[in-house]
Amino acid sequence: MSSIRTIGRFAPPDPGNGDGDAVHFCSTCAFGEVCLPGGYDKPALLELHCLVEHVGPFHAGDPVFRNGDRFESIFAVRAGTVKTSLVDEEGREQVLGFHLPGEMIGLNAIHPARYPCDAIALDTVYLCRFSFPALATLATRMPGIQQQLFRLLSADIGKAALLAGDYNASERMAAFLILLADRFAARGFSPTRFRLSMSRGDIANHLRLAAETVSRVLRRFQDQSLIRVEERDIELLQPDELRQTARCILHP
Amino acid sequence: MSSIRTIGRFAPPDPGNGDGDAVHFCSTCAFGEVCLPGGYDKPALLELHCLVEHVGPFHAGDPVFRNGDRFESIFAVRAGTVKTSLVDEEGREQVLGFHLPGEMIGLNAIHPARYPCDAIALDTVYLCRFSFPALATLATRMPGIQQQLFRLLSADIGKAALLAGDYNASERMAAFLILLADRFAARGFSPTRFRLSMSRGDIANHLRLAAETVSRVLRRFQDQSLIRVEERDIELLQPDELRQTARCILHP
DNA sequence: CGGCGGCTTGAAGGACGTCAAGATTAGTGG
DNA sequence: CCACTAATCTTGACGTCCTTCAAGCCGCCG
Repeated sequence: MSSIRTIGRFAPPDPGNGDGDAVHFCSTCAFGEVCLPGGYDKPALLELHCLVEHVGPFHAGDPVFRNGDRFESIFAVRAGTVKTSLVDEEGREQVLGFHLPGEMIGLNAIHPARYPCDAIALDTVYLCRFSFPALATLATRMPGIQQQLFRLLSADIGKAALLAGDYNASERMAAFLILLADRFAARGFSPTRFRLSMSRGDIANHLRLAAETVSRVLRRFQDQSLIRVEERDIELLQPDELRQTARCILHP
Repeated sequence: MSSIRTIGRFAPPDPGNGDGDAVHFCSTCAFGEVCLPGGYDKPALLELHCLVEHVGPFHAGDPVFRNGDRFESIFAVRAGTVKTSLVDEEGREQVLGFHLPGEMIGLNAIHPARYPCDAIALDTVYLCRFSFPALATLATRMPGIQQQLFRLLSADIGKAALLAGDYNASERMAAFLILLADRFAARGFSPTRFRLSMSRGDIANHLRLAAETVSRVLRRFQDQSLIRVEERDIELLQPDELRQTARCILHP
């Protein structure tokens, strides 16, 4: 049996200087539609590009922002994975979500004017930082940017509710894998082979399960030849079957 | 023992013609800050008021919009309660939330451009209807409206996640009651005595519990003198104690 | 090498769901 | 005003899925 350890890892080209690959990253980004030339006049586009600041690298465990920090910016993930979570007064963590390249974080901070959660890098992370006041001002002049902001905000509503239903462990786990696969696919990565950048504990927490249950479900899926697991590398052998298991979570 | 059946019912003044009470309703509305004169020049305010359309009454069971309907407007509840829910392919309902006077519905429809859920009146409901294209256009000229839209959208993100954690039935129920009380208080209603406009089944569904469990928890709360229940009328006898029970849901 | 965190596996216990029956209310029409 | 039915709610008994607890394994890093 061949190992799958050497596949499925998307080794991100170092986006440190962020020049040569700017277009590549923007094309997979939630803001790509407005960042990339698409009907906008050059001066307006320049303004947008001016207020984008490339930040990083963050390393595993580094905070991007902390619960309670004053809100100033929203971020787009350029490379790596960011975990958002809350820690209650008793110190128990609650994982709200994982954010892949092209996805935004910080949108839920506009209203309280403070970040309402922690954002922690799970691996090596590069971000685009958008000053929100500047973005909002620009949005009054560029309807396309306003539209995109409305869309991004609207799309985030209820995203967390997907996993909130009273589903069993298999349905949750299947939905988690399929949602990940779809998000990878949307960004041009392989939807059938990928590497989980988060620990079993984080997955379990996010799905409101015990880490032991995650282990057991993954093993059951593997015994049913639905997936192949090797450490954090995942291969979806029968994605349609998984999708079927998760349909009650995914379809509504 | 005296009955509490005659108290706590907020009989809404008929807002049918919506003229004399306009200011009263707007002052409790999520859009009140921008609808009511507050630093805006008169012409701009007139434009906003022009695109607001008063609709209703809806009666219990009437749909405001249906899952899949083309998105055109967002709504503010003026009176009554609206339930938003999803029905999956097997016909099982999933209650997403309840919307009280002053709260908005339809914000999660901007992105898909279709309403992603059903909105059903639970009692006699009056709404303010805002054409979203018109509102977005106006927002490019009135930064205050844009800001308020951003805030409303942002505030809705993760609102559903509150009840998504792995909390037990008592914590969920306590949080539900306290959140309701706080929302009533914010609109000027009594936070300790109110009437549940939704059925036990809807509450249970929303909290991901069985209806029987809701009954049992309410009875336990009553036996502990935390609340007094008579049918759908609720009196919070020890709100602080309830808040304590729900703190892990409310506080983070 | 040894310690440590992450992961897996097994066994026991509990919280909630399901099923079933009865109670209470609301709605309807005579 | 009063039957009558349907719907909602309550209460009890039992079963189940998942958590908890415990132990062992593996890979990583000092």
